[in-house]
Amino acid sequence: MATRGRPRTFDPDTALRQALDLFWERGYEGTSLSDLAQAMGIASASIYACFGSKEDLFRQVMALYGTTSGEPPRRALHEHPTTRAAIHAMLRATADEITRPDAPHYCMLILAAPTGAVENRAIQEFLADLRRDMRTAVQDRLARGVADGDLTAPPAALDAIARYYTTVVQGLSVQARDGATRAELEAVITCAMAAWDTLTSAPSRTGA
Amino acid sequence: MATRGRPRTFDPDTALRQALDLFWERGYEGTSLSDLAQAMGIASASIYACFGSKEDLFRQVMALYGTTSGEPPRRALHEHPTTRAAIHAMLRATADEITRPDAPHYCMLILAAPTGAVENRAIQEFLADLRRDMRTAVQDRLARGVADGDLTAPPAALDAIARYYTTVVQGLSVQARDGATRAELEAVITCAMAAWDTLTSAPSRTGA
DNA sequence: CTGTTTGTTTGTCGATCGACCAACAAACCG
DNA sequence: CGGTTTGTTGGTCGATCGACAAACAAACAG
Repeated sequence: MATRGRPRTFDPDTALRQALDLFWERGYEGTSLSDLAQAMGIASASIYACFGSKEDLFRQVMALYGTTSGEPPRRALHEHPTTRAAIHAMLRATADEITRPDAPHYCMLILAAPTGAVENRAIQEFLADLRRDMRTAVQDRLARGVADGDLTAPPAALDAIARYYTTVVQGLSVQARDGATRAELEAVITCAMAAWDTLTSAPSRTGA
Repeated sequence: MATRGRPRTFDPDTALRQALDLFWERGYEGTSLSDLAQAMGIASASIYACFGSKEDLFRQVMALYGTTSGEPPRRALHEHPTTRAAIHAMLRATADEITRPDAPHYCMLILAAPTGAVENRAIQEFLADLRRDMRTAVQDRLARGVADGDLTAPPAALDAIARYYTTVVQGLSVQARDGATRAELEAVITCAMAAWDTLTSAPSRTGA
């Protein structure tokens, strides 16, 4: 069962990358199928044949986005020995990604479809789920820090701290979208990390 | 030059409020003129006669939004005696607004049109300008704190601190959008304020 | 009353939306 | 070679988009 029938004239990976670029620039609702077909260099019917519907295509695009742009922040979170360094590096990796000169200056996950028409609600919640996963990843890293012994904080505070740094990441995306430079984001990150010692030393009345 | 011609059968303020509710729920691109006409209880032609185009209507909606939902955070920023209390109160007022049970759980200014189709770029930049005004307002409040003598920080640090707390506000909106409760936002705010003493006491290497 | 002014209703405009079908094209199987 | 399978092209579908024009309705001026 090798290759049967007419072979594809386009590379699905390349086409997916081109779809990613367009969705990234215009968001989910702002990108039409004819725009996509033109950018991908194929007819819209080929999109349906290869990727399914517009919604299916977008989900595949987001998977690609996660393994490319999403990777540096995720890796930063995992690869640094101390929790503090991991969080700091994640913020900086995020800032790097959202100020790259060759791509829109924001995180797709956060701004591609935060609101929209009722018929696109499934996509909005799909992205919301991925964002909640972001927070879970941060929270897991904090828990690992407690296990490693380099972080001491009450379990209730871990929730708050994880949500706090996730909030900063999401705010950074809006800042970059509005024209903040890499250096300006760095200054924000420095401010955000200024809370670290207080959050991880005091008995911390950050409950909820 | 009293009332000439046929009088209006609807109240423009009420209609604008209804348009606000719909734009708030679905964003700019996700809201169609027929949706608006139905929600406002008038024909689409009456929208054009009274408010101009969809874009004009949205700008008027945002003006109303600014004087209603935008007012509590703005007032908090101005009315508290110390800078620290003002920033803290602004964050809490924001959290109050974006978790009200009778409205969508996010700030329209931030999430109604962060990205979108090319033909709507003017609206996206219109909102971006308003968001930059947010940061300017925070920065002005910090400058006032320096003048009042309750805040000591190098001028360069003021930029960073203002952008930092603006970033937190914008991140809070994404958190609320994704289901965070008022209490969870409060915990985030507590974390964000934990940086305050460090930011406003140390010589502060937050340059850029 | 008539004429003017203003607002509303109805209908429609060309364009575009996402989705898909039928016809055609190019590979492999035997 | 013919038959099968798969992909692509061009066309089309009903629905809807934002925007407006024409016709009708209700107030005032005189």
